[in-house]
Amino acid sequence: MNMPRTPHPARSRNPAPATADGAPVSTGGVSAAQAADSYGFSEHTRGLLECAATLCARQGGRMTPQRRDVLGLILQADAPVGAYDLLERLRVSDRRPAPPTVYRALDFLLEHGLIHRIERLSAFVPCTHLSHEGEGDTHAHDFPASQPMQGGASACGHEHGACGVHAAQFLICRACGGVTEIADTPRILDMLRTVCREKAFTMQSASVEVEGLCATCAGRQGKADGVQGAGTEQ
Amino acid sequence: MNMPRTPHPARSRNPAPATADGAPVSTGGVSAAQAADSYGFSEHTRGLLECAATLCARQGGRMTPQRRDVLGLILQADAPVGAYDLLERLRVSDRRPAPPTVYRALDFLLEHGLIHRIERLSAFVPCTHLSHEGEGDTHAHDFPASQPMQGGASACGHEHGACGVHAAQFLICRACGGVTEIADTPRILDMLRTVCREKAFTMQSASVEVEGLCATCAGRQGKADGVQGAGTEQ
DNA sequence: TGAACGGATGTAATATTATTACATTCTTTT
DNA sequence: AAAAGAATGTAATAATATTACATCCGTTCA
Repeated sequence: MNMPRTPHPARSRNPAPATADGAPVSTGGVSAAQAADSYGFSEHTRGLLECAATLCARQGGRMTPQRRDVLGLILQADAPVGAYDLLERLRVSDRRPAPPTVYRALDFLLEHGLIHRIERLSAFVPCTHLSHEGEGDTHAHDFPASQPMQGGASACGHEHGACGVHAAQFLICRACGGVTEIADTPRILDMLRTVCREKAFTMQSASVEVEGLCATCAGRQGKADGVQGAGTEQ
Repeated sequence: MNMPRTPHPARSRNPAPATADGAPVSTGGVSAAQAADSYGFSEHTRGLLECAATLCARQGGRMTPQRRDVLGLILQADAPVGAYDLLERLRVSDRRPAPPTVYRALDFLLEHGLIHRIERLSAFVPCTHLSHEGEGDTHAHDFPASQPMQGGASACGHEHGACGVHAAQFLICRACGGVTEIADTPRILDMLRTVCREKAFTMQSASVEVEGLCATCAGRQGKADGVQGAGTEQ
């Protein structure tokens, strides 16, 4: 499982990747989508944020500064992030958001298929689909605005759209905390669709979460049982 | 979402199915497995509890009164039960358990494959496997004591044993709150096994949770949009 | 027998995650 | 410019879960 995303659920690491300059720019008058940020987002992240704003707009949603900041922090993190970690990381430059602020942003991002919630961790990760669109063609899903797709899933089993099914599969390592999204195949989702059809159940969202040991940690445990360490899954 | 009455996750319904007689019998001197209960468990439930005690014993676990009571309440409920609901229902006849009591019992039952936790509801349901053993052959899994099975899954994809993989699939209706365990096929679990093998991931537990509308509620929504009601799923 | 041990339970306090309710502000529409 | 609707701010609280430590109880074994 090659995952760029590293160790333990980033619950409380990285004090806050804030810029030296403390200007509260993200609340400025500029369009939310391209507003400057106080969080030192990488160029790559900013690119994905642009892409996300476009996707939102097509669905009739607004990528406001709050939502942008939250999504940016999730994209930037190297592990699943909890709501209260986001809250802490948002505490920069005179802003002190309260829980509802973050939860509202998270709800929006979930509804628009930009992030996933990992139930077993009560934490959030970006939808890989966004990254895939970020690299290369920015408009892979060229469905018309306000006409979200129904049913026809992309190869990775995701759909960006408030009305579509948003599903994801994760492998969660208990030793290192690494999380891998299985997005390279529609096999699992297809099977779920079949089962639901058999049961006349209308699927709206689905999650598959497998907990266990990634290749690396399983190896370690084999050698020295009980030894668990930090490290990237796989 | 307006969901007026009943079959919601049984979070706070059924005040407490206690017997008229308030004797704290379950703490008596008799063996935990066949101790009398203060909760008015049905004969069927008591049968399943017996069966569960046997399974536990084989795995070197002890079915204590606490654990028995918690499992009984979960078996008896007609919907997923939350930890704090269990806590309330246990508040009968002079006993006032605290959260750790319930969580410890739940952990035990989870480890021994007697119940499942539905992540999206933070609630617990019995493992259908237990019921299946309850009807008919009580000893379907005749693996030797202290020799839990590894890998070879039963048809429903479950394994009763602290060392085996315990996996389950659920359909959760957002309208009526009904939950259906898909246990009639190993298809999904088999596929997960395959994926994990490909990724060299050691699966220890897995959950599949699909949220949407059950057949009944989907029909209702079709007729009168927005109308969602009580009713058991399926 | 009884001391030692380990598993199980009791208890208080607290941590973590999430929501409700309502006031305010901002954006878009009219 | 007023109205409507979406988004945010704020305080309080609900719901879920864990930690830490004391006690009890059954088993083992000296």
